Amino acid sequence: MAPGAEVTTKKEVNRGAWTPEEDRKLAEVIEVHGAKRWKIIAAKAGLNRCGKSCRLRWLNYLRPNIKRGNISDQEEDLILRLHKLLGNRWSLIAGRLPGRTDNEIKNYWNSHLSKKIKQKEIKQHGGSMREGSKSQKTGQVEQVNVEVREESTSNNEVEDSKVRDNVDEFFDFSNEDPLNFDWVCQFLQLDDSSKFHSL
DNA sequence: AACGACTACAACCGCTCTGCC
DNA sequence: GGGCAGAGCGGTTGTAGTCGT
Repeated sequence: MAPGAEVTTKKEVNRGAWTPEEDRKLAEVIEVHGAKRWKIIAAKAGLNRCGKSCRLRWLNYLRPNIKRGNISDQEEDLILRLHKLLGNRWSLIAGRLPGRTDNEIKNYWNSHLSKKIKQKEIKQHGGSMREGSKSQKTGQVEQVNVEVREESTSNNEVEDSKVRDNVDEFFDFSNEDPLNFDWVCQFLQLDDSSKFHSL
């Protein structure tokens, strides 16, 4: 069913693509009231949208300093490495890519990088995947997650929790300048032997 | 030109987490 | 401690655009 064309209900809310007019109204209200209490923002903006939808629109498209499109090689490499480390924790990954949103990275992963990895695996396994994917939809991603889990669970559960704590600690960057790229350069230098480097 | 298949991505949904009363 | 509302997250869907036939 096309968005906006759904069966009329008593309390119908707008769905589907945002119009420039809606964007403008939302930005104006957020400028005045701040980016919180989304239900109230939606009401004040006079938008027939739910708060959730307003929040998503702001975070992914209207927020200042958002980069759109053109993910660089460096960023792509970074996403691959971080995904290997973290799995599908898109918000954490996005937090390490200034101007990028979790939604954008997730989409980029699903449409570009998961394919690259799949192709690479096909090359490595001579075109035959030993383990059939349990999930048709998330097969590729799951395969990589298994690798991550296997690496970090090599000892025992205590060690595993340590690893997880360290990862969380590593990704606690609340005190850092989000636009600082120095750590990226350091991170990229850490693992020159990364198997994804040649992708 | 027409049509179907494929791709990319914006947006929604359902669930969990967190803070407040 | 329990219930509630708001916020956040990851998974999934819908559709416009592109490409191949």
